[in-house]
Amino acid sequence: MTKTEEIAQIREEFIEKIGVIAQGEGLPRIAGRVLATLVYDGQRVSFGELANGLGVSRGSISSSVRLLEERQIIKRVAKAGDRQDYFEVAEDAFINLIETSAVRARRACKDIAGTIEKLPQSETGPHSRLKTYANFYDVIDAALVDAAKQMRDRK
Amino acid sequence: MTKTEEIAQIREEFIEKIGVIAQGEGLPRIAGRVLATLVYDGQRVSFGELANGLGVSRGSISSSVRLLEERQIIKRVAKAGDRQDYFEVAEDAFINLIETSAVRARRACKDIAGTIEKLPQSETGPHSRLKTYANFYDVIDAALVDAAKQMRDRK
DNA sequence: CATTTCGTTCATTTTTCACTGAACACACTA
DNA sequence: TAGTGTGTTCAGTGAAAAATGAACGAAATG
Repeated sequence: MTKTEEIAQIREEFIEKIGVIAQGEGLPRIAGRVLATLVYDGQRVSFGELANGLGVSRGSISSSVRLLEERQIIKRVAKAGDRQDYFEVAEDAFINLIETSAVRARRACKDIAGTIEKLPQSETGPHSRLKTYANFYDVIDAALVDAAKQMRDRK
Repeated sequence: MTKTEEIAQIREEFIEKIGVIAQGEGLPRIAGRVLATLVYDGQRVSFGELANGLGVSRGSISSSVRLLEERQIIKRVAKAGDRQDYFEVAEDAFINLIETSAVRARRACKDIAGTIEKLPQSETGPHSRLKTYANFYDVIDAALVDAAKQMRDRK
């Protein structure tokens, strides 16, 4: 195996690996592989290259990049003299990745708070236990916000 | 609607709500509902009560409680004079909940580190970008560990 | 204008995974 | 010992999500 082939295989493994990790985080596997491709390559990659390179339909690429764009994890860019869309990792990709998780924790916290409010004063037991539960999500939220801040400072 | 009925409904809504939240975190919905039941009730609940109360098969309860036990989120306890298994929220439930997420982030970080190691020295671009990526998971890991510590201190 | 190239959409297929429920092992009980 | 209650296992089911690919509209090209 030539050195070039070897590197290509390492790249491939990395992309697949991130695909699996993404799946574990509730993202479609292809979205993870798209992100991994962009991270690894470090420069704009065309729509067609993504479809061919990952061996998936253009429809799949379309929906994956839409998801990643919405979350501001990747961005669509142009290339002079090429009609194709190109993509690259967004500026604050990792920060936004964390932010998404933080938002979810915040939402869970609010959800529980909503139940607590509805609860009659008499229900002291459930009240205090749900409070602990809500606090749990609040702590996670704060930790993630802090993590995002750290990522931001690191730049 | 009587006050008792009203409270029962709030309890029900809470349990369903947590089921959905759990789903969003990659847990089976029933597991979330089991946990919510134990949190709300605040005392040991029997295997049969869980199955009847949630309206699901005993097989589902069995696998859900196994999952939650493995992660030390709930624990199985006995009740004198009753052959049934009882369950209650584990001591460090929330801490262990966070710990599970931290472990996943740690694993992702190690995974990427594995790829970095395989990468030839020549590949400076991918090397530095993967490093940033690995660092991202490392920051999350640290933030979650910190959150766990906070939960611990709060006791 | 006709043709080609794009990316999106959406009906359909595929896959995945929670959940079911029957069969089972085990332990009490009468 | 037969009978009952209890939890686990696992093959099968069903529903939700992911992925496909054909059809389509838009835009560039000749």
